[in-house]
Amino acid sequence: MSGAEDGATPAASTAPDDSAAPGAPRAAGRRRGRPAGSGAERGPATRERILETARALFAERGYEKTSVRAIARGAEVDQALVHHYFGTKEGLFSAAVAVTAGPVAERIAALGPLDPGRIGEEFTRAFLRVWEDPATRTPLLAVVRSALTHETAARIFREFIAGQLLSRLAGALPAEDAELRTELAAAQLVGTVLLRYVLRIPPLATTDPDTLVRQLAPVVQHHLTGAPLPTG
Amino acid sequence: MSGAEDGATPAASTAPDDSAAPGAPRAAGRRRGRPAGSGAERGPATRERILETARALFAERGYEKTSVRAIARGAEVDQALVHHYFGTKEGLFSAAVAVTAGPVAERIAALGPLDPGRIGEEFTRAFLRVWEDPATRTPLLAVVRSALTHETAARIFREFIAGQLLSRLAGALPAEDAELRTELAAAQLVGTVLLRYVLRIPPLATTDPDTLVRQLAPVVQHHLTGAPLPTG
DNA sequence: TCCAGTATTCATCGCATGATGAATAAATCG
DNA sequence: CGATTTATTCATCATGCGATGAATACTGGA
Repeated sequence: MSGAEDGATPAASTAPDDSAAPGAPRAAGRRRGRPAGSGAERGPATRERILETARALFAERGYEKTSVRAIARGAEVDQALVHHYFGTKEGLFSAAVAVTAGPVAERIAALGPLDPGRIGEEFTRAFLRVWEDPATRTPLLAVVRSALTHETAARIFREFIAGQLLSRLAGALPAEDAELRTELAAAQLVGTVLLRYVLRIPPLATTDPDTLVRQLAPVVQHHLTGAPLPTG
Repeated sequence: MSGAEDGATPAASTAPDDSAAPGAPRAAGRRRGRPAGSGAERGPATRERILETARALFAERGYEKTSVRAIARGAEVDQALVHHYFGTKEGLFSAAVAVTAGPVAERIAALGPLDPGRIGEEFTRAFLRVWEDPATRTPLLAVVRSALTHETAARIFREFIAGQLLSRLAGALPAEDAELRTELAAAQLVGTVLLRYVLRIPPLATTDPDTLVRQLAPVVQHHLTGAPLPTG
């Protein structure tokens, strides 16, 4: 609720949480049993729809405020089907954000040999690109929104910072306090993400990505390598 | 759970959530009715205990995961007493974190005439001081922990950034994009707080404040005024 | 001394939630 | 064809939650 525009995720276009006519059947009036034409390639459609809805809702409201029922409603299936596929709410969350770790880590790995002179800009740009792309933003938002209160989300977050950033970036840097510097750079970027994508506070929330990179890259570079910043 | 060391808040020393013997009375076996000796100065003691417990639990688990019942248990009172004093859970939260806005704003106001040449260091130092002091940290943590999922907390957070920082700091700066610069500086500090005090990821979480100020102040200064950073 | 106010517990309601087990219908495989 | 597996809904449970209203016991003022 209260959110401005909504992402680009098809199902659950803001608020599948309405009361759904008491006494009425759970799902969208569909008949019991396996539906006709659910074989082979059309198979994972429903499951995928549930995952997508879950991602959207977790991203919008965070773990605790998102109910399994709301997800089922948004995906237009019975609540029991969600449990059938994913076991527990926790399992659903893990499955929904599992898509996060892989692609993000890949994009970081794809940065290449990490030229120390341009590492600030390269990393800042790669970071913002994942957040600007709605497909990757949604699961990331789900993790971040939940990270302060839900242990699994917090773990994913921590492992990303510690595992991916600190080990990979700091490993490529010479200085003795490389880990601290890396984490301070991460703090700048995480803080930016928080104000821009999660809390959406203008003007940060409405600044174009290129401007952002221009402002942030030198700072990240400074944190990582101790390089001085240009005047202006 | 999972937390490392715990704050300095007296009541509710991690986990008042145990099952409390089924069938047993709600509060700590106290007798019904007004207790003897609850007049004048001893008056606000219970109420204050509830608030303190609430702060501690909200700070530790966030709004949604903290139940009124757990707070009552931690403060060793009946749940109904909490409602008696604060009406709703929402009201309790507001009362618990009301202590935040005032002191923080005062400390920012107390920064004085804001010498543009030292604004980065002064502000960074003031910011960290509030977070290092356990008395002010607890309610701040309660707000931040809840800010991503709870509307009231988000509002407080937003109003702090927009109302206090952007209007006051940006107002003292000349540049045209002063608001964006201020928000980027805020992003650096907020991100630091998140990794250090909320998620507690080392080495940031264990670095001494002076070192932090040394690393952060020039960056904040750069964001705010465009000043170049020293080599190193 | 009575009475209003206040601090406190007890008992209970209604609701939403996560989860489970059984029923049903189609797909798939032998 | 018949058996098994898979996709789906229905009905239901137990739990924990926020909230309310009444009962009780003390304080303080008229």
